Amino acid sequence: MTSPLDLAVLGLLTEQDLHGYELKKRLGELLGSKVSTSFGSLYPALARLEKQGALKVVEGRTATQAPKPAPMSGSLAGELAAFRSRVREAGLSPGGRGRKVYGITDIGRERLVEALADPDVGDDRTFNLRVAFASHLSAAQRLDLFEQRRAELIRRRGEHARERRGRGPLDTYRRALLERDVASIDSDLTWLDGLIAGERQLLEEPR
Amino acid sequence: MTSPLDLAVLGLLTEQDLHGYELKKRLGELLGSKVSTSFGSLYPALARLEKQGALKVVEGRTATQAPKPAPMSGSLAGELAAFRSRVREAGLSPGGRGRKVYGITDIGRERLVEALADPDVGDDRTFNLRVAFASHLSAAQRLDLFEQRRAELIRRRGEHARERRGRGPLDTYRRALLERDVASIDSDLTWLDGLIAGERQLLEEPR
DNA sequence: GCATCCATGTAACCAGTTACATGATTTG
DNA sequence: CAAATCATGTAACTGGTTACATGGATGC
Repeated sequence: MTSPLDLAVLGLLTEQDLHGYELKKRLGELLGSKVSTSFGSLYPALARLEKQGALKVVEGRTATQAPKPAPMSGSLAGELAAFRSRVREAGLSPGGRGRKVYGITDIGRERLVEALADPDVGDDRTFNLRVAFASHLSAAQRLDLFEQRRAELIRRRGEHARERRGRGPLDTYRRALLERDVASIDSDLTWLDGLIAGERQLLEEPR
Repeated sequence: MTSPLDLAVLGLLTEQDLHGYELKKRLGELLGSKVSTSFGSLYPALARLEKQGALKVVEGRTATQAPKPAPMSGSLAGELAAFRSRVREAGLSPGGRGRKVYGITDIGRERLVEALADPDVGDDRTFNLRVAFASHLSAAQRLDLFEQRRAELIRRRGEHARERRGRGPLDTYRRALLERDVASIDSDLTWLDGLIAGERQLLEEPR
């Protein structure tokens, strides 16, 4: 229901109010330069989330003060000056044609936790995002998340093993690929076990 | 230019003639149950590749013997029987409403090697596919492929390192994520070095 | 004063998925 | 004979990218 992009936006905005352009940069850092989102999907996503009440505009041009769709009336310069003063009033030092700083709402916070804890498997990217924002969950919820992931990885590992003794002996490169996959899954499992142990400890002695 | 799906199809059909349904199963094994393609993209891709001359129908219903778009004329049963006999003539034991077995053409083989050796970086999935079909390349081409990949991984590793000392100290989970990423890249590099060493050996003593 | 970065947004396009339509073969 | 599986295809929808349009601020 909640797309990875929405999840990332909600997560980042829970930590700090940001405008779209900055958000995109953070997204790039969070997910690596690959899979970084383009403006063409980010801005519509922000608009959608705002309409749903998960975000609100905190600073800069607000929805009701949107720039005119260009009526091209006489007092163009006058209107522009008024707009600029409005922007300046809003507390913007520098910045483009009125930047919109978004903040999260209570609804947004709910959506985030819901999406983070949601047991629908989702892809690897989604799992990474969930870990990135895991601090917004309870230790019990995190434990759940990690153990689900663990089960998923075990499942995949079995799939690979079954594949090896599939139809006939494998090509050198195909075998190399398969071995790397298994090794990578095993390393992920070890990593996960560390996280799981950490959460268990938190649960046993919350101090 | 050549999509990952095209690449996979060309690769599999170089090794063996297959029909769409079977191809999908192989694709699933090759790429893991995740990212397995749906029929809705496979069949159009096959049609496209056939039109481009990279594939040809080897068995079963041919393009000129396509089923009628339903003229609903009188002798329906007769036509159906004729169609079935045509199918049977083509050497099909069992199978659905005339399955189309595809084979690769010389053009297709060219396309494959071109796509495999093409130095455009492409995503991880594409790299995996290139390795899976690496046996269709020369040792020198493979070496090239692996070393390009190596450079790309080194670049990513640097990105991650730079990120760690970005804005302020990291959240526990974000740090765990980052460490896992670096560990996984390092392990991939070791793996790659093994492949690279193998190719170098082939080049030195081709026997 | 020109290039470059900041900043937001829209529109056209594209690749993929899901759902639908169709029908044959096999198996319990 | 019903259900599952094999087999091919189309159509509608979806989520994303690229390209475009716009314009302020900064630095050389």
